Amino acid sequence: MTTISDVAKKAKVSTATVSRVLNNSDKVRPATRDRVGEIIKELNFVPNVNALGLQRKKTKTIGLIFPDASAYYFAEIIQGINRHLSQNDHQILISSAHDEEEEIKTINGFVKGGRIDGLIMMMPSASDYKGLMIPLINNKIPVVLIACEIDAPRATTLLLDNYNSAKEMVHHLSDLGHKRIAFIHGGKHNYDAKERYRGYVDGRKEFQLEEREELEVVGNFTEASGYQSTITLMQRNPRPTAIFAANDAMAIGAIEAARVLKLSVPLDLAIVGFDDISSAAYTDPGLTTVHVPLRRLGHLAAESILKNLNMDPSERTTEKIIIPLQQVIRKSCGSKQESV
Amino acid sequence: MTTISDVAKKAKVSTATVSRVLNNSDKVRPATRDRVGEIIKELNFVPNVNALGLQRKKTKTIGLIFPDASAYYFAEIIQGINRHLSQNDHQILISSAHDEEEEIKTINGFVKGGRIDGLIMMMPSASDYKGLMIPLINNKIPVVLIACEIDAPRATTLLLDNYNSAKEMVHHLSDLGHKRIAFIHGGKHNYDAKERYRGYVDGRKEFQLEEREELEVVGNFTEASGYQSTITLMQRNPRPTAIFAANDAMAIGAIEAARVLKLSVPLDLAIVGFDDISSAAYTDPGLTTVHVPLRRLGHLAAESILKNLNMDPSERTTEKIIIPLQQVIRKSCGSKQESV
DNA sequence: CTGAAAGCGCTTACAG
DNA sequence: CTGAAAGCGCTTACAG
Repeated sequence: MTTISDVAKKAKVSTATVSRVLNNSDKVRPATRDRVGEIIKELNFVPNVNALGLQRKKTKTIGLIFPDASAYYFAEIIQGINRHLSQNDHQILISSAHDEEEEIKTINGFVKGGRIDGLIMMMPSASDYKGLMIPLINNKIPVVLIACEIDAPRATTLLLDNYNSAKEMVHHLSDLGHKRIAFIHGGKHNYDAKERYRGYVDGRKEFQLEEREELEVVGNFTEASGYQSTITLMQRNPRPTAIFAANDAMAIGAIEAARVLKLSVPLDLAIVGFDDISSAAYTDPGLTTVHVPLRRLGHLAAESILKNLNMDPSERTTEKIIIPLQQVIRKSCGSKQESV
Repeated sequence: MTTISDVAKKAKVSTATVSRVLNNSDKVRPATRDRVGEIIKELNFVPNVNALGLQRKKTKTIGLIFPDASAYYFAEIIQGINRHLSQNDHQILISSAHDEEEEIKTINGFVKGGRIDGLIMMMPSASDYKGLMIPLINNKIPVVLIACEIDAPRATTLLLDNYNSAKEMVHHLSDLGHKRIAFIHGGKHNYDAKERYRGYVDGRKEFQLEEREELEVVGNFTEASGYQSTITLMQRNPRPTAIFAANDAMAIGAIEAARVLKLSVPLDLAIVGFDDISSAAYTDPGLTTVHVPLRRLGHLAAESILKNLNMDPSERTTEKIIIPLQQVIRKSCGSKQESV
């Protein structure tokens, strides 16, 4: 490994000077700057990041915590984050933990170990994050929370407008004449799922639809659970005329279940989802859903982190950004006009 | 930030002693070990990773390079890698670059900057990686290559048995009576796609099927391209009786195209894919495909890295591991018996 | 068993 | 404009 003193020796200057040209300091004579620059090139010298980190207390790396599940969902977000961050010369250190306790330990290690400059957290099933936020706040590194509601002072929280979009979906179904709309929940602990459910509940109230408990069933965001939930729902009495699945994967399972039950979608049963994953356009019938701009979400997270990185901790504000979502009308809801 | 000397001061010992208890050195008296341990706990002390890295020349982080595309595919692999690595106290630094040149620069920075201890690369469209491998070999960090064939001495290469599985799929279709099997290619530069194509070509030769060029069309691994490719194929004369798509997303697009063309799958047209993504079981009809164990792939990559990390560079061997794949028979091929 | 000291590879105030 | 020196937070041979 070539070090700064190798360069210094070869260029017959001090390491301080090499350091200065490395950092584009203006107080270095052009002639020596060029000479040293040559040697740096020649030796293919890259400064040691650990030494830099130790000195500057900045590592140019952002920690990224994400849950173990829903790989697809998070992958897209990560790509969005990564693209923006790497353009700005920052790296991503990822970690995916199973439970909260492990998560707290990881974060604590990252932050107190000086491994990261900022943190982006996606943990939709967060519960009590007081204990989690404390080390972060104390250490004053910027934090972005994606899809979880935690009281986090001076952090940026990025939220999808699940609630209004879900309500709007109920509205749409109601407009199509449905009175008995079932909901397949994504999981009691998932933030997005809970918000979508809340929108559903308020929507059916607002549009004066049936409100019985038999219209609700809990899945876990997988196709299999959507399938099973639909079988269950259709055995109940009275049957729903429409099913609103909290995500597309479950909606896909629901469509398959309808097929097995010999029900026509949307004639016998309307089915709608949420997320607009790439195959939603290729189900039969095409799935009516809500588009979630995952990469953009990632991009926004990266932007926020970068902005706060260059800010004095005392100047950082508590931001909550709610991203409006677009309904995508296809055939599975029975609507005449498609939006795509 | 609390440092080792804060601990030392409070425990009334030298930093050397604190360091020793931190590293479980045996030459420290139990009494002092316990006392220092208490203080460490009390102060919630975590050693600074940059200082550690500078000293030990180990960062306990593994670099992970992956392409910009196919988020789903890679996300699962990453989860597999991460699970195993994090259990062994290692982190993952990710980077996804757009072109090779950028990739080489990134890798060079990671390695020469002392940022990583090992590297896992997924770049299915790698071409010439001589220039890329050189800094790695010189720096003697272990390397795992996933799904790309590069001549990389002392590296571990993890490959899917695309070739044989594709051939087997052709065999299966041939057994079902198909003579004219079309292939939707995944992209000229993608390793997996090329291997699957090779298996297809050799398979149709081996089973004496039609070999005309009109049976081939190039997609790009998306549903949309599978859809479009199928429309194209079915306009040709003579039409294929079966379509083998190089991945499931394209097969899903193909099924949709068949539907639009009012063709029954599998009666008028058999369709098979590759990957066995989670929704493949929920297409109509269920998609016959080849299961790719993504998490296992990730796990194997992590294992290899970890093994080589603890090995003298001179002892490292060049390994090529080919993972056999399992065919998954569902309805879309027209077979009577399903395997799942 | 424990401490003083040197060193890992950088940066930066200080002096010149 | 440039260099000597101290320091970032650790580890580890060396001496005791």
